[in-house]
Amino acid sequence: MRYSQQRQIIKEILYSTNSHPSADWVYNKAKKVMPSISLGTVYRNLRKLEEIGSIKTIYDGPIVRYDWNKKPHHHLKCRVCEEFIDVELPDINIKNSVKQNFKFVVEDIDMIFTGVCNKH
Amino acid sequence: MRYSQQRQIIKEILYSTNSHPSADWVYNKAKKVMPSISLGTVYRNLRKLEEIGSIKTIYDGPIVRYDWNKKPHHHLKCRVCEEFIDVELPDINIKNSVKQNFKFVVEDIDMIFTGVCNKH
DNA sequence: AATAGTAATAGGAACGATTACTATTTATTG
DNA sequence: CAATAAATAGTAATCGTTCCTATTACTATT
Repeated sequence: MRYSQQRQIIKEILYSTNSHPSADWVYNKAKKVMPSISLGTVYRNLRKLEEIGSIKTIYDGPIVRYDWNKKPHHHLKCRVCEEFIDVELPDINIKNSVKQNFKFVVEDIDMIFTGVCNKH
Repeated sequence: MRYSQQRQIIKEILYSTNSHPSADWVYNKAKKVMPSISLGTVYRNLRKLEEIGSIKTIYDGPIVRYDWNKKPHHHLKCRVCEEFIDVELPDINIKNSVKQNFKFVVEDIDMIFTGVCNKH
């Protein structure tokens, strides 16, 4: 994959935030650095960055968000401040439990905990 | 809410399957019973059925699915046959763990386990 | 059974997020 | 520095979903 300034900017924007932004948010941030950047370029590069494993796509209900954190982790979603917080939880037990009870080999676990965070 | 034949049909279709169908799937099924039914009616009634608590909306990545199973439960998603299977797991421990470690009061947990089911 | 009132519908337009298309630009390589 | 092909900007198209409005059909009352 050939270098592009646009992709570099997009990657830096993502890596500079913990807010799990949407494509549109990234687009608006990117425009401040490079006003000529197009929305299509943002989408194309987010897809490419995901393909090469630089970022992860997360689905928060119907909303698509992007995350630079590649370590296995889950998310807390505060219903008051809408914040989306990373958490690392050991889930070996769940994997084994599912395997034993349902004969289902778990490869990936996606968890979103909705509730109220410690600020409220 | 006033009775409507359309909503009744939609509800019966949902309650007759374990496949967690999409709105479009429901629409196509409904058309076989009532060819004049419109897609807008399907969406409106799925929303209403959710509002009154008759069904639940689940988000499988970017795909919106509907589920008649109102008991708290999670989902196994087989990557081979694409099947979407209900599982009931006790998650009191996770709730407590999250509360203690992150001071986050969990109200709802959404889990999707991706992997391979017992048919493969 | 006929009527009035109003909730629900069909069909199509509108919308927002994402993807596809294409002429032009730009990174890379000899 | 010229040739090549990948990436871009800008725009059109697509997809799922919601909105709008004239018409239809439930329901309560007579």
